[in-house]
Amino acid sequence: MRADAQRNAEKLRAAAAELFQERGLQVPLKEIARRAGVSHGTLYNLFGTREALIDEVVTDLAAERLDAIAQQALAFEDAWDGFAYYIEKLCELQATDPAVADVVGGRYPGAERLMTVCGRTLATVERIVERARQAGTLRPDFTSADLVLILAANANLARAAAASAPHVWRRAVAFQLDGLRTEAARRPLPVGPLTPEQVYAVSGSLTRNP
Amino acid sequence: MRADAQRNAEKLRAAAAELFQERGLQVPLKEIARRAGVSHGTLYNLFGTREALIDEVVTDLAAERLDAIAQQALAFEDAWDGFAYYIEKLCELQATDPAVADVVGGRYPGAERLMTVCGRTLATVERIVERARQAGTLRPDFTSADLVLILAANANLARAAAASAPHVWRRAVAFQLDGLRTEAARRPLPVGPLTPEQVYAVSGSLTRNP
DNA sequence: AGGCAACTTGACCGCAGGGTCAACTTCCAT
DNA sequence: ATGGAAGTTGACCCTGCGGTCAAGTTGCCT
Repeated sequence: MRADAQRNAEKLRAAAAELFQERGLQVPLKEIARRAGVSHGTLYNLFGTREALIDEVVTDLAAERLDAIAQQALAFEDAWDGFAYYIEKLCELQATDPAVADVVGGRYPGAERLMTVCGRTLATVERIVERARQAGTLRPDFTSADLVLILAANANLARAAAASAPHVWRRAVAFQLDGLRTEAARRPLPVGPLTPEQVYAVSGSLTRNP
Repeated sequence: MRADAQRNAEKLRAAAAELFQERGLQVPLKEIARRAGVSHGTLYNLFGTREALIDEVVTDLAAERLDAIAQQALAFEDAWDGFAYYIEKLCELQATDPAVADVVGGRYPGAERLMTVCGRTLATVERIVERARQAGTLRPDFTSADLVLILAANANLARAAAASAPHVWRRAVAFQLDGLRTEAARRPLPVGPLTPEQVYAVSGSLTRNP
């Protein structure tokens, strides 16, 4: 790869990182090229697809954030505290970091590195949930698949309230967590948990893609 | 108004009602015209704006649905049961009726009749919530303004899961309701309720408009 | 029946986004 | 220093949306 192409790729990566974090992963590619100061043709030439660019620019960032909160959650002595911490932090990411929110709430099958990060995260979620359930504080009918229900809820509230009430998602999360303790469980849930395939399908359209 | 215009208006109203209920209020106007079998120019000629069409076609439908569940909710002996019924039915509407979902989750300032329906509904919500809170079953820190938090949550889950798990919203609502009982309340909520202005702003962008 | 107002039509405009490619420019190995 | 490969550019195409309007058609009153 020639030196000037290398430089352009770097400029594009930088611009993409900025815009992805400011406005989410669906930001127009031409706008990224504009901010980088190159033609959009060059962007297509160097990266080919949006997903390839995402994979290069967003993966490490998302992995860092997601792994960090997962580790901290598991470090709590109290299993419930760890669980609640994890939920809150994940929701905070959704509210404050459009790029990570889209990683969590979208599907980018072409971004291979990103997909492995998602897989790793799912496994950790399972551990956090299982630990809290076994401790007896998390209601036993809550599955790790139910996490996407919370994320679906929060994604929309965070988006809808971003301009007018940027912190109100915390209130909603508090309500939700109160409903997840063992003592809060009243009667059998009306429907069973999502299957892994359903989790995949639903979590792939949490943030608006169409 | 000439007879043929009258007929066309009727065809357009019918097509609009169908498409609004199938696909929501943002369905392309040209598609409505196509289904009605007239030129889109005629649609613009007869109705002028999307909101005018909505006002004529959707208002009565939405009013009927919303008033019905509100009345039934207030008819429950038990205040909590009425409240829970209302939440569930509202969420069911969001999940099954795209048109009503968009009425609840959007803003159509040009649709005057529709606006009065919304105002009336808000007042009834207040009564349902107040009744359940005074009965002592609904946690006292829950405000009628918090209803939009639930609706925001459900709007997105219903949309995201519509294809793959069309009933899972019931599970999420069950979790949420369990968190709203007085006994579930653990500690002060991290942020206060939305102001009326914030409710207006947030509830205006529950469903995707941009 | 005729004529005019009312109505309809579809081509057309503007916008925004994704994506392609021939012609031009720049780098760098020889 | 120079020629050819590598890279860049921006005009161009396509799609789909909202919206307008001159020209043509139709209903209805006289």
